[in-house]
Amino acid sequence: MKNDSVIDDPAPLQTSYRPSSFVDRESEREQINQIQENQLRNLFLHGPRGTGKTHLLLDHIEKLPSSINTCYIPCRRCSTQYQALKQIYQSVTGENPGDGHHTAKLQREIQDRTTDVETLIVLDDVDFLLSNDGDSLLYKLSRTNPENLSIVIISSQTTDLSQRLEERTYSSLQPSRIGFEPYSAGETYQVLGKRARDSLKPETLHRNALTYIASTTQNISKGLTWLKTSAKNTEDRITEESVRQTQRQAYQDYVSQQLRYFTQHHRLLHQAIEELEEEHGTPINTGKIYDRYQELCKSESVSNRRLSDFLKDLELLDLVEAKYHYGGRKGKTREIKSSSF
DNA sequence: GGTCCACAGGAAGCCTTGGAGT
DNA sequence: ACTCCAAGGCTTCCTGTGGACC
Repeated sequence: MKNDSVIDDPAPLQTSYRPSSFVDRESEREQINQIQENQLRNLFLHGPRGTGKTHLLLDHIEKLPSSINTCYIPCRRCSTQYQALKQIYQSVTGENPGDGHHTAKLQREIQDRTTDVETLIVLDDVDFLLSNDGDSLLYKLSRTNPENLSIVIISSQTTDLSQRLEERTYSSLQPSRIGFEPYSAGETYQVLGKRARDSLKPETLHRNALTYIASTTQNISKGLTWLKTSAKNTEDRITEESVRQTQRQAYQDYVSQQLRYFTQHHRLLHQAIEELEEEHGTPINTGKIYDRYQELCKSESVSNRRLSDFLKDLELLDLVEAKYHYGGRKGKTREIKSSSF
């Protein structure tokens, strides 16, 4: 790898970096403010990955008065009821409860500690929680100190929450819904351009390079990763040609970043899919993928049943696309195709 | 009409972990 | 130190699926 000579400040190219202003998200920001001002408790934000849902909400939280207690739960890391409750408990009390307690005990503690304090709980990437026992947790939270506790649910997979939750849970939550439209290529260009100006040295990025990235992906996280990978591999000027050359490596960087909190089995599973696609093209059936995973894993492999759940995780991360067949000539299977830039 | 395909995904149970009670 | 209990990770078992083919 070459040195970072075109990068002046690496921070603005990080996906976690929050810029001072947002491109074309004023109406969503306004909606969030209005809902909170009108004392409506719960909120459901949905839209594709990389459209700024999390960033906008974290920005909103930062501006809330310090009297309001906020708990941010990244559900891809806290995907079980216990893990999510543990995180909430930690935010509310400042203490780590450890493991081995009953969920009911943690719940009671949380209820006691939030009785007199306005509290906002954010469940980001809620689909990971819902694929476990999330419904039950949401139901319990929705009945915990309803006067003081608000819940914000963020999803990039679910557009209609009422279809994913039990009726009693949805009716208890009654969330106000805000949809985030995907960015256009022009808006993506603006967002990435601003980050590049804040990060790169002057005149080190060619306009065509940015146009190429923005026309290929409208997912801001992917675009930023691509820009960063290109910058790291360029000595003087990022051009369309250099961006094209780093496309593959940038995607690998993006995958590693997305899978960093998951198991080695998730990574091997993804590797198996990529290898099979390269050898045989797309789509690939799950049976072939499981066989290749076994070969890659050699020992200590998990069962196909477990792997089926891990494949679902890759779907939730938008790293693969799956077409479901519930019978028919192909049998009951999923046809898998990996997504890319 | 019966059989086959190629798993999906639910249910039950096992094992490990860690806190609480005795 | 020992036992009990709950949660989560995981495996095993099993049923269901619907169009193609005989």
